[in-house]
Amino acid sequence: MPELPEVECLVRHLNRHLPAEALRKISITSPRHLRREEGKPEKWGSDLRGCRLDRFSRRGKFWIMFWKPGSGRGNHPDPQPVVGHLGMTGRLFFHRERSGSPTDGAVFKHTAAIFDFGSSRLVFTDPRRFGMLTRNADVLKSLGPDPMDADWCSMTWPDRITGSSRAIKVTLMDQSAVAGLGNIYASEVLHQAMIHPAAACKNLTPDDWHRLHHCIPDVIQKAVGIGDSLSLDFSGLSSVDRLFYYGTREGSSDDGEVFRVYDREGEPCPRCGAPIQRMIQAQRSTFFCPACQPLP
DNA sequence: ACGACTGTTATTAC
DNA sequence: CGTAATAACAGTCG
Ligand SMILES: [Zn+2]
Repeated sequence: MPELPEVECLVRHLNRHLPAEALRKISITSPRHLRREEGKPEKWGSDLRGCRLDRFSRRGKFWIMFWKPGSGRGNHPDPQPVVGHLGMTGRLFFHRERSGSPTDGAVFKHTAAIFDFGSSRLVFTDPRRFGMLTRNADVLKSLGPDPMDADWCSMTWPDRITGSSRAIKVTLMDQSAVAGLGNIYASEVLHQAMIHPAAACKNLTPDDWHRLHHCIPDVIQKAVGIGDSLSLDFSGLSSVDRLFYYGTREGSSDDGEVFRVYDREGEPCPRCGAPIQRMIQAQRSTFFCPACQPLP
């Protein structure tokens, strides 16, 4: 589940393990992931070879790499961005060769791209192939405000959102409305804000919008804090996956983190005890408490 | 074995 | 324009 919190924790982790070496080679093993790219895949190698990976950043669910030219004073004086998205099942991790270790010379399944630094590789795997990779940073332009940005506080809900006939849960998952919320955290936010997921946006009160504005970063930042405190497996290779689904029961028993409503159909609401209900909205499961999330 | 279900989002149709 | 359905995939689980 790469929603905003997982991507944020991933980016923080990767920034702690940046390779000092320059890029030797890029292998684009899934051309499909470049479907939002304009240039040819071959150009990636010529433009980025010899560059150093300066840092990772994030916007919504997108992660962004910045590449600095190597000593050779290349054609690109400014850091070049490479933007990626993990889709549903994408993973991104550094793999270091260690002779004698079980993963020495490992070949990974479902790779989308591999960045080779010599003594380590940055591996992007994605079985379902919903993810993407591009040097076209314009893909970020359609994103709405990010709940972890400093300017979130000054954001006001635009008329096209407050006047919309869509259900609020569907709108919260619209990346042009809010960048970073996905199917899990949309349900979690609405439970905390005590708003029915099927409520039409245009029927929400100013106080509803105010609570949403407050609850979205609250839920997100708590999740980031928890994810950052765990020792996570970013590769998804171990049996217990500690990044994706770090909020569910597995791996949470001793960490105290659990989603309050997501995937909890029939269980008592942690706030009022009523059974959590499941419904389908926009072909996705929604979980909510019918007692403390009333329709307006 | 089979069908339900899964963390997303372009694209298409109205 | 805004809204909704669908397709693009491969895996897991009961
Ligand atoms: Zn409740």
